[in-house]
Amino acid sequence: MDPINKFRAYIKAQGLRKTPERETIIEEIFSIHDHFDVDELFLRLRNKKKRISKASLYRTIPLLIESGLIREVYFEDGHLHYEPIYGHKHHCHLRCTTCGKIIEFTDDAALKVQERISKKYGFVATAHRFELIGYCPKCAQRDGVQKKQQLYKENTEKKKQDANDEHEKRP
Amino acid sequence: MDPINKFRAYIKAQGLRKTPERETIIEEIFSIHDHFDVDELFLRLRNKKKRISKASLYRTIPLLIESGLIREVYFEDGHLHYEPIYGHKHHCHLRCTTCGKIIEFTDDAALKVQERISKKYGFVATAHRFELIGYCPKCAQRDGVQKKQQLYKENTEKKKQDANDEHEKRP
DNA sequence: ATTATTATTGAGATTCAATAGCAATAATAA
DNA sequence: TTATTATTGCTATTGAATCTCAATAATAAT
Ligand SMILES: [Zn+2]
Ligand SMILES: [Zn+2]
Ligand SMILES: [Zn+2]
Ligand SMILES: [Zn+2]
Repeated sequence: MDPINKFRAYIKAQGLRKTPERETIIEEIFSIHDHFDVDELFLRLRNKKKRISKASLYRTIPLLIESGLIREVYFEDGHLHYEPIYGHKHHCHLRCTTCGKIIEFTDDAALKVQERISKKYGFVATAHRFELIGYCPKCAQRDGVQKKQQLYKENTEKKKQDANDEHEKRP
Repeated sequence: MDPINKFRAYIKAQGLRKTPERETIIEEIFSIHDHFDVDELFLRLRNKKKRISKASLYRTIPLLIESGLIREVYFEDGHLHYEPIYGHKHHCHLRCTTCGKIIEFTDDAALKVQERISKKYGFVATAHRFELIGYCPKCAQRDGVQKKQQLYKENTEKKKQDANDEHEKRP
């Protein structure tokens, strides 16, 4: 089942209503195939002339999480990010503390640790988060410590800026 | 070197000043040996008649992180938590989504994954975060789904309530 | 199809953790 | 002891996330 129908099924099962806003949001998110935050999602929708309030985005996201379509991800930049998981292979993240770059990786060993530790503590694990923190190949070679802060700012604001630029281009 | 002297050394190396507030904060944190958030730390200090403003707590925490004494931890309850790491063995967390309970565990396999994946991607990892999410032994046996929300609220507010109670006891 | 019921929306108000500004204070050096 | 200036505490501000509420629109009932 595709994500949109999966969501429709959840909506129906919960006795909620199928609305154009919800349909638009799930469509947009599953056309991204990447991490996003509420601001980015909002701008993307605006670029497509879809005027959905942030309140609705904030209200829809918990439904998408509850229905197993997306999950929260933490990147330590002060606010929440999300990513599609339904139909996407589970992965973990490498995060560069210098430039903020995120690299995804998959590894079966993490799952084995999950199973072993769960058994050891009588814990029933339903998921895990495994994140490696350090320097991406590019930043590992640099040594300009003063530039690190600036680089990080530039990179984390890039996506948002891009979205803005695109929006300005087509007013 | 103990954490307090480690911190003093950092302060001096940075050309900062040794103040009673900073001394009190580091002392209190390293007497906790547990996760804490700013509110809890503030209340603990107040209980000991140490009136340090939250602004100073918020200003000191980055210094403690920079000097490698504590680290941020994420528990998905909307604000940041911290824990001492200097002199503490590295560990990862099991987090119960029902009651909010945190169980700590150590595992060498996680470190091996870190090394292998780092090599694979040319990444220089300096740390990792590995978290297992699911149900603690107690909650795994329960089935009352309606009670889950309530239980979670109760437990996450318990520590804060305890601190408050103690404070009320000795006015 | 029409009407009734009520979930949902959007806009603005509100919350709260975290940060920033500023005058008074106090730690260091001269 | 004095001068310099980092630090403190208070208050104001920010910004993500939530809440309120009247208007709207999706569904069910007629
Ligand atoms: Zn990088
Ligand atoms: Zn990802
Ligand atoms: Zn539990
Ligand atoms: Zn811990």
